[in-house]
Amino acid sequence: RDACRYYIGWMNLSMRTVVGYGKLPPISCENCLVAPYTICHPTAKDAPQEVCASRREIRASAAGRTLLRDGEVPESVGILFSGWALCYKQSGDGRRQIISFLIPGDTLVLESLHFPNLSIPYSVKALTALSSCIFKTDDMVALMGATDVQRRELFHAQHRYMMSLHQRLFDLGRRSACGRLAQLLLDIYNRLKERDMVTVGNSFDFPPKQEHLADALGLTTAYVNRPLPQLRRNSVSSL
Amino acid sequence: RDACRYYIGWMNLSMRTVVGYGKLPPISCENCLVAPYTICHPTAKDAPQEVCASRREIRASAAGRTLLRDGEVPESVGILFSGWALCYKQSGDGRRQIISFLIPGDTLVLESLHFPNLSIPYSVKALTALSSCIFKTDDMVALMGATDVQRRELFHAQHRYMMSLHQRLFDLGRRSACGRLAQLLLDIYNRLKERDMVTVGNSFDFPPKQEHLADALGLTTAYVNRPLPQLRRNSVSSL
DNA sequence: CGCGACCTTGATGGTGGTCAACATCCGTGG
DNA sequence: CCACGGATGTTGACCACCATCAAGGTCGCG
Repeated sequence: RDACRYYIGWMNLSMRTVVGYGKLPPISCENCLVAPYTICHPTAKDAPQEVCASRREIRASAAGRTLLRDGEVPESVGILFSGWALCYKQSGDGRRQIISFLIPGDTLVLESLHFPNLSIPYSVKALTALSSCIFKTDDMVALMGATDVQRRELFHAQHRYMMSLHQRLFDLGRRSACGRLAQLLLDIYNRLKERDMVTVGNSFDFPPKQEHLADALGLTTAYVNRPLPQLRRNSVSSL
Repeated sequence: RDACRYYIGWMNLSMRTVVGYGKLPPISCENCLVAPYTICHPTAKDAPQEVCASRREIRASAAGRTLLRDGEVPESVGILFSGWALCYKQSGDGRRQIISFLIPGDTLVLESLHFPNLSIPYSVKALTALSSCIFKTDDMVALMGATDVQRRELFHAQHRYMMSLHQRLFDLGRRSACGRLAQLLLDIYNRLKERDMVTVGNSFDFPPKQEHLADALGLTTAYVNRPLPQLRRNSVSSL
């Protein structure tokens, strides 16, 4: 039962599919454990009832379901409560590039808050079973503009996303397989850590399959394994 | 004198450094040939004097000069009038990834209009001698918000940039050297064409060196040459 | 027990990296 | 006008990294 478990440096990722994925959020945002890590945490803290009030739906999606298709104009915004999702682009012949992994607390889709009526540049699909709180885009935009702290929070979130996009461009262009893998794992680790989803021993659930890692890193499934032993042993220089 | 001239498919790029780079824009936006292709073209068309009025400076920069450094907060916005610039990220050990090439009419830097007080995620440097119209960021933001068409134009420009970033992510991760090269050249061709910078015979000036192409495509200088003959011959399938 | 999903590992080959030699172009200065 | 030197483009030889294919292993599940 300890297989499918990686010890990479000091990280300890469990690749089991955990039963908890997809469990539903509470009715009230007041007690929501994820709320402090979402885009609307300032409002959720000061006036949680406002957030709940504009929520339209609590939606559960099965693993593998496509939530948004490249080029569509999303008509609603979701806040991921439980489970993972992934953003990707796919070409006609099946090649897929994963842009980013979304974890609980992330917004689905951040772009639509800035470009409410424009198409999104990637598809979104549920990696595991997941649940999310759904808002009408306009309502969420209004919520975001209501207070100064909230507006600033949105800006910073969008800015962080921009930074990470440019970083990923650098990684894909100028890093070896090993470096890209380390970078991706570290990034996910940090984001999970921020959200209290890393338990003692630096261990955390990690639902992506090697197939997903490969598509995120611009590699092939089989090759993802090669750099792993090296990473497992110790920290590596010149990634 | 026809060397340093590529015929790639139907494209005809001249890699000479052209003397015209860096020539200064007119004092009045009314007669500016580039204005129709800039971010502020709606205002420049309806009320050109407003644009000129808020311009602070006409600035010329020598080739190779660094205009903005990764992580800085830009205090002004420029509209590129003549010459090329490039946006890139660089790591401590010298590896460089070019994010995008900026051509006349492009905004320098588009991000700062959306995140006026936040740092930019890349450095910007003059690829050729160049000249640009400089505005205080706040003034430009105000100009952008003045009319509906202008606001929409800004949104669409930012949206286009987002789309192209995601596209480049896919290209770097999932395309061969040949495909990436073709994609980049086509992209530049289209942008130049839009701006009337392609003359008869599909020929245009192309100041980037192979070094720049390599850094943009995630390749090495020497290897950029390999796919060229293949592209020259004809259009290629399965890029 | 058997099956399917996934991870692991080996063998082999191609794409692209690295290094070096050479060609070409262009500006500079004699 | 020519000689020289530096920057850049071109090409070859060789090798490393990663892709591809295939076989086998492990785990969870019915």
